[in-house]
Amino acid sequence: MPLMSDPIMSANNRPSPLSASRNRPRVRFAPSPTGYLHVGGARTALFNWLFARRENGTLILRIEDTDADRNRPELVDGILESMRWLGVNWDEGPYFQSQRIELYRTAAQTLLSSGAAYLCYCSPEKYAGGDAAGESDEPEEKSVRGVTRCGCREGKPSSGDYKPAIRFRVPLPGTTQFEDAVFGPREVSNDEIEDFVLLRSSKSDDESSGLPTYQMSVVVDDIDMRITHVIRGADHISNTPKQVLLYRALGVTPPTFAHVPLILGPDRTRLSKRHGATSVGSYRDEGFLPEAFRNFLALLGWSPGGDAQFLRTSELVERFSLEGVSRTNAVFDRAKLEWFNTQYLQKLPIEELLPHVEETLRRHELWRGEWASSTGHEWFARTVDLLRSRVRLLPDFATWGRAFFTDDFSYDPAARDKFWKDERLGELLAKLTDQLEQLPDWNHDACDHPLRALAESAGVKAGLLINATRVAIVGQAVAPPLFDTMVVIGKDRVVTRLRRAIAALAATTRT
RNA sequence: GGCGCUAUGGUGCAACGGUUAGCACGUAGCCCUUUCAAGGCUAAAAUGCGGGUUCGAUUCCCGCUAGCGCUACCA
Repeated sequence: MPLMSDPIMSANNRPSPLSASRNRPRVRFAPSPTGYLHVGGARTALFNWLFARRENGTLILRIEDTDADRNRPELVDGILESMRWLGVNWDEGPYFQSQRIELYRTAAQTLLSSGAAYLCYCSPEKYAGGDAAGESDEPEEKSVRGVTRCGCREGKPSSGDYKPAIRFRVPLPGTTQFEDAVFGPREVSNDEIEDFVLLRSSKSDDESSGLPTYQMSVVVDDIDMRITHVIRGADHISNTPKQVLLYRALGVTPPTFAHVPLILGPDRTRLSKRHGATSVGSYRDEGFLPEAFRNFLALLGWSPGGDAQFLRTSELVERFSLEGVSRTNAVFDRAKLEWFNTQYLQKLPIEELLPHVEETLRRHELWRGEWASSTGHEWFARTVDLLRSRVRLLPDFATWGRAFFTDDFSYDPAARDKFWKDERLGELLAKLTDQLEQLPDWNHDACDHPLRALAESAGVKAGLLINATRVAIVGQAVAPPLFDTMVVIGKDRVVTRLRRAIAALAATTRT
């Protein structure tokens, strides 16, 4: 891995003489550990991943941790974990920019010697305030465009107690252009681009002294890592000309840029905490299936062209292309995400769904090892299959579906109130229980017939008994069709539960 | 303030000069029905505004408006 190679040298080696790597794109995802992985970042990661897989390329993971103040190293693991959950696996890295500082300093020195950059002695406050350079005797130049240039650019440094910053000398006059794979050709006049900082200044004791800024570290790293396509959020599009200038100053042809639109909250402002859950981890915790989340995310700002939208990951990979990326910001629609989840819950081959359910049950301490055995597995699969169309989120298997996996459940008061009203119920259920107990066979119809016959002879609607029995054996008003439920739960347990319910029923009618 | 980007139903997308403007989510209703889902059917709902170009504009151009982004020694 060409980790610490000289950026200039590796740049000059392009295009690679190795034919094997000639048409293999190299892309990267470069989060900064200032928070969890949010859905915007996840979508960017996903697009990079889809592109890399589709084009048979390489995805590199790079941690952009050059901001000493906001950087929180303990967050890195969470980001990696979220990416793994999402199924976005990377081929190289993670690299940490904080461990590559020398590379940026070297590049900055190169730019300094070539005259492409200069030392700036202005304090950040003065520069920003338009009072650039020196003790106010240096005239700042604030152009009509609102771009500040200080005297340092012309080699009129004033000394101070600052270690100078290194600024890029934007070539004037001139224009900078680049081609964006999504937004098309872009061009900006250089006099609109300020002389941005490459390496930070500092007071003598400042930790951030000599640390690179974003513009510097991305470009140097993207060159060093031989990135061919920069796929990132559209919030970076305005900064791209600066980076293009840097590439040129470093003697390197810029990569292809592809800016993808932003993800907004329902109020059309940038998605943030106040919109509720924005971290990938929170969706995992809520019980979304990663593939459903991926499918949903992929369609935010990208379309395969036609009306298709239920696309499994392999299909996303097959169809992904930068051409399909939209230019308009997209609103994150949770309702649609939930719909995708229910779709996957229902349509996934059962064997793919089972591991997720197993994990959920383990987390709720409902998992039993016997379900891993071949006979137990068959029952488990059947039960999950029965429940799946009614489940919205994974934890529903353990909460709403609890009675299917353990005898330790209670009656939902609302269900009881609704379906245990008739006074004859105790008597009827007792009869039913006796009949069920006598059944030689235990299957859907064997359960169905005696119940309906009993209802008819008692002159009540079958629904009355059906609903009451459902509450008796699963404690809920909402459950799969009764006779399927009875089959899955098994004769002995059904009988036991019915007897328990009859007792409960008697207790309630007494009071 | 400056610079830029964007603009199809409430939401995500399709239609890349000619369609009754399509699909999906959501919403409403109906069907199915044993609760709740699922499923099926139906309905309401969109080309921001104003100018051009063209035989013909959702589509191309200009202006306006709105939203968003950038304008940091944050990324």
